[in-house]
Amino acid sequence: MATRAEVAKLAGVSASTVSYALNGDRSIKEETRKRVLKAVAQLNYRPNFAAGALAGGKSKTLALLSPSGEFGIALIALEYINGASAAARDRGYHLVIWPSQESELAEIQTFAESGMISGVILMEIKFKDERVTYLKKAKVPFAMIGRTEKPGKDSYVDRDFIGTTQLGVDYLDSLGHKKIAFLTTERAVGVDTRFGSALLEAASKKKMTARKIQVVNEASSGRDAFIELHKKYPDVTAVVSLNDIATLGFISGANEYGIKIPKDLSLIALDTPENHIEMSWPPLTTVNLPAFEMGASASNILIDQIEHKENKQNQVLLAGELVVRGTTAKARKE
Amino acid sequence: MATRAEVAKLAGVSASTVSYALNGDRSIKEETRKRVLKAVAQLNYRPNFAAGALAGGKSKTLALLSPSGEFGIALIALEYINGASAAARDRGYHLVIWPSQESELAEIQTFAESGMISGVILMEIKFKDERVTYLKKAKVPFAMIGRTEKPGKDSYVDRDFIGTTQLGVDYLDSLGHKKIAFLTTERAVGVDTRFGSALLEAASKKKMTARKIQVVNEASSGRDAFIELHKKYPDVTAVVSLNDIATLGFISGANEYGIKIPKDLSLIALDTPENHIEMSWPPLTTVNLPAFEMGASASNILIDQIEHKENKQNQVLLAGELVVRGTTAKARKE
DNA sequence: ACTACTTGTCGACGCGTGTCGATAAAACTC
DNA sequence: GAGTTTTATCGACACGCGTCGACAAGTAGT
Repeated sequence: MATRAEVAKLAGVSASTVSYALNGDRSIKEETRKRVLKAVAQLNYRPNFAAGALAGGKSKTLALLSPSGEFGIALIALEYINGASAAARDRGYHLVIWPSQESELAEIQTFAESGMISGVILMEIKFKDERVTYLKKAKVPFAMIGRTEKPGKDSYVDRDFIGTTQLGVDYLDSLGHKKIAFLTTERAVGVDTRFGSALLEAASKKKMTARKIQVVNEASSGRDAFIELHKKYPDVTAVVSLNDIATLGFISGANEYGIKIPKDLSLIALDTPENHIEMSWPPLTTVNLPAFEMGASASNILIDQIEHKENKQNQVLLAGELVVRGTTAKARKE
Repeated sequence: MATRAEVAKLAGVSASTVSYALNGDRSIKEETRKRVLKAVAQLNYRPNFAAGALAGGKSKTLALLSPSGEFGIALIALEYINGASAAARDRGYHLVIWPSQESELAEIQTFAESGMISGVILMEIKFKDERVTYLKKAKVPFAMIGRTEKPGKDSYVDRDFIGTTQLGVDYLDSLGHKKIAFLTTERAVGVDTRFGSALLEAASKKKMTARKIQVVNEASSGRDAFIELHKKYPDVTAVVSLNDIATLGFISGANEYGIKIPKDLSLIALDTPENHIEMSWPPLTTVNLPAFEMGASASNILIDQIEHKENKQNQVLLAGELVVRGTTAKARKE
């Protein structure tokens, strides 16, 4: 592997000039820079990570706290990770994965102080999240995928709840549905809370009635939810699900009771990762979740922060797209 | 953060002695080592990653090539990753994630040569895998989760196909099933091929007849498989599925046709990650997949290899456990 | 008692980079 | 045109650790 010295020799400049030409911290004559870049390309030179970290105190390494998977988030986490990792690499950073145990927060600080880690990406954010509190106190740069209840100026990427919900509700409206229900989880993570209120808002704009059915993150609960719907609200013609796992159980329930989806009942799943779609029959109509992009965006925001590009936007909302598949149809006539 | 020099001072020894005391490359008086370790603990000293990598040419960083997810493997990949990462951390290594594009193989070599990466973990291994060929030629240490057709002396962790299959088949036998079918995917990865032959073997030992039904990795295909089974082999009383996604479709199909699982038909899924189980109703009887352990084992094997502990075992097979849930029952009487 | 090893420790150097201060040349200022 | 600032470049050093060679003290062999 070529070193800086070799590049310098080939370009006929000093080693430090190569540094400045590449990092742009001092003014360099344009022609010199070109010569350097050419030498870099010729030798296929890449700055050595370790040396850079040692000399500059910048590890160019991000840590992503990998979730335990308790909320079924594992199913989509890989997309986040892939996105975050790809973006990090594009900007010359590494992404390391840490299976997160709450107990290890202190260790993160140690790593950050020793320069081993430049910043942290968090996912599965709770409304009140002690990790966030801790990282702020420890002055470790971080970015969230999701957000706390009051994120203030903290960096985050989150789903655009309002946009996503509107896409779904408007589509149901266009099919003539006026009585809908939605499946939601009450969990501390806050996702469903935000979705829930966005949905009520969107529905009332379209003058729909919207029933709420509580589920937990299990297929069996989705099945129970179907039964509840069937008994209590037989006039509902469309269901919006905010929970992927329960969605699958809901479909099983409908099958069991002989209710045909989408002829008798439409179903639209918000915010569902691509992977899930192939898991159900009929294939789900969804507003999908741009997980890869969210991960990438988190990396970029975090790196901006680390590099003190504070002018850049550090709070991003992303909405997916409506993808019509097999679980939606025109509202049945009573 | 404390440095080696500070530890040396506190312990009243030279800096190099601290190094040797910690790494054990030279003989050190036991009492001295104790003093050093005490100082290390007192100062909460951790060797600086970057400096170590620079000086020793050892980055203590593993790269895991993250799969694209085309085979639905994304669903369990996170478990592998968490396991690999946890084990790596226990041994003082980092695990970085690389979303893998085939085109980037050359880059891996560059990184390895520059000492940035000490080794690579591969998953989603194909029978003939060009990545393996490449890494061997490039002399980059690697370990596979899965294995090629002829792994030779290459390091790998894989599922114990024979053990896993036997657990499943024996259990069905104990419930009185004699006519079974199995759902399998013919894909280049080789997993199903190995499972398939293990299954035929296990079934013939128990004097069962075993029908094979081909599926692809989609729910709809599982549904089609049910229909095929229903029409062609109505006397089958139990089904073994080797494909998680198709399993879910299969259940939908049964629901649709009014066949009750497990009363009319038993279903057992081999090698299914925990995450999946909550996604179906009734809950699946499975032989589960020890994904976390497999990931951890891959890291350990790879690190052994990097550190030239060549006496250690570098090929490991792991079987899951039979977990009886809601999809198996005694064979129906004809 | 002399050599020949072994054990335990130390000092010195190098890994490849980021960055500071110095310097020479060029560009302004009045 | 003397003084001042700006631009472009260079040399030197530090970052924290791994490791080699040196050396003193101890042990074994004759």
